[in-house]
Amino acid sequence: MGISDRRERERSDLRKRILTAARRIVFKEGTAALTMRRIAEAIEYAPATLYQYFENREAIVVELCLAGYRDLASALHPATAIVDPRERIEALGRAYVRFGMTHPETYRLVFMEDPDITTALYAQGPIEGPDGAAARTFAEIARAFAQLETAGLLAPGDDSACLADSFWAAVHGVVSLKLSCPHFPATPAETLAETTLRTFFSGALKRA
Amino acid sequence: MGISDRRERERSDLRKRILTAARRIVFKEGTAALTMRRIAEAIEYAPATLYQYFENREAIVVELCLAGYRDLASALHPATAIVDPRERIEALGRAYVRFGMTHPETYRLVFMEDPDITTALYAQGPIEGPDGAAARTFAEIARAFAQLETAGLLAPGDDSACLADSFWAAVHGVVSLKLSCPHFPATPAETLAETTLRTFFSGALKRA
DNA sequence: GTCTATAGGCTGATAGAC
DNA sequence: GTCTATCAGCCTATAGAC
Repeated sequence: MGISDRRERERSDLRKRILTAARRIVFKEGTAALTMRRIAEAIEYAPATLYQYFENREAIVVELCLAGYRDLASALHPATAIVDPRERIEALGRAYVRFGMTHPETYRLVFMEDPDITTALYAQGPIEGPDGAAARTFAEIARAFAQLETAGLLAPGDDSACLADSFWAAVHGVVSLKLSCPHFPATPAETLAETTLRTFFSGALKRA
Repeated sequence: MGISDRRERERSDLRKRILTAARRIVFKEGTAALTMRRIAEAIEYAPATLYQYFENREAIVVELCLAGYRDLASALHPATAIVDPRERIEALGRAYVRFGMTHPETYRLVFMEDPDITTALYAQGPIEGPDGAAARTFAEIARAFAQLETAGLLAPGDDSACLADSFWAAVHGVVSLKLSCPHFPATPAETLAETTLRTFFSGALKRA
């Protein structure tokens, strides 16, 4: 505890304020509205100051992206406690869709923006690492399907990893379609999600 | 090279040439790269000239969007000839995913951009009208599901319109996830699509 | 560390000459 | 109809004063 500690504390304090301001802008107006000037204005500093804390705009975007993953992971977390794997998967799916619909701009940033962002994140490492929030989230879905497989409940010939990816694609489809083409599928997001969950496990056709 | 050279060449239907140039830019570099200057440069006219043919940039984007819908409709068209409704749906799904994966920027423009674009299209009318290419395409999917329903093949309690929307969301999910997060789901797009089709009709679980 | 000032770029759109 | 020239605005990023 000393002067240098305090200095560091204050320093990381401003860093956090920058990120908080950036988050708020993205949350309300989307990533396109995120400019260095806007952030600076929000925290009442000169734009040049931001460059003391972040190398450039992209570094801030990447940080926000990671935060978005963490938020998503938090939103899904309660569902991970469910014991029955199928019920767990359904709860994860519902939570996923709910998160996307209630945090549209965050969802856009993380999953619907330029692939370059995802690539940059990838290069950075932690997202893939064992502690990456994103990795943990998807691992959770994969784990549930693997459990179904272990229990011998999957249809013959189905690979649990492939099913998990397909499931993710399906719920992502519900969210992203509704976010980009809000009035297009007449069916509301929740109904869409429920139908997706049901057909995923039971199929759309009558049992033979 | 340049304006004076152009004068020697024939000029007819400049409007079409503008759109063609714009299409090419979007196709190769995405909608963000579409600027009035770039288009003007491509057709070797001054930027100001474009405003004689289009009110503003958005008018061009809307036009490109409509063209994208038409392209998609063409890509799906062969599948509409298939008699068996379930097979038709599967073929439509495969063609849809293939179109998205082979025309990523067109797909992005039409289905993953700002909702405002879709809204603008909506306001314009023809997309919804009985002759709109988009409307026809989705009507095709809905028709196939309605046929399944009429034939009494749907699981009890399922609504064909809702299933059609859900199916669309699922294939859209495959395309959009792969376009935005290319390395994320390890499963390749085609496998993802096949799994989606299979689970959609049969469910992921073993038959009881 | 924070500022002012600015370089150097891009954008959509328009006025007015020809 | 097409041009040139330009407005008015935005952006990222940096140099250098304090």
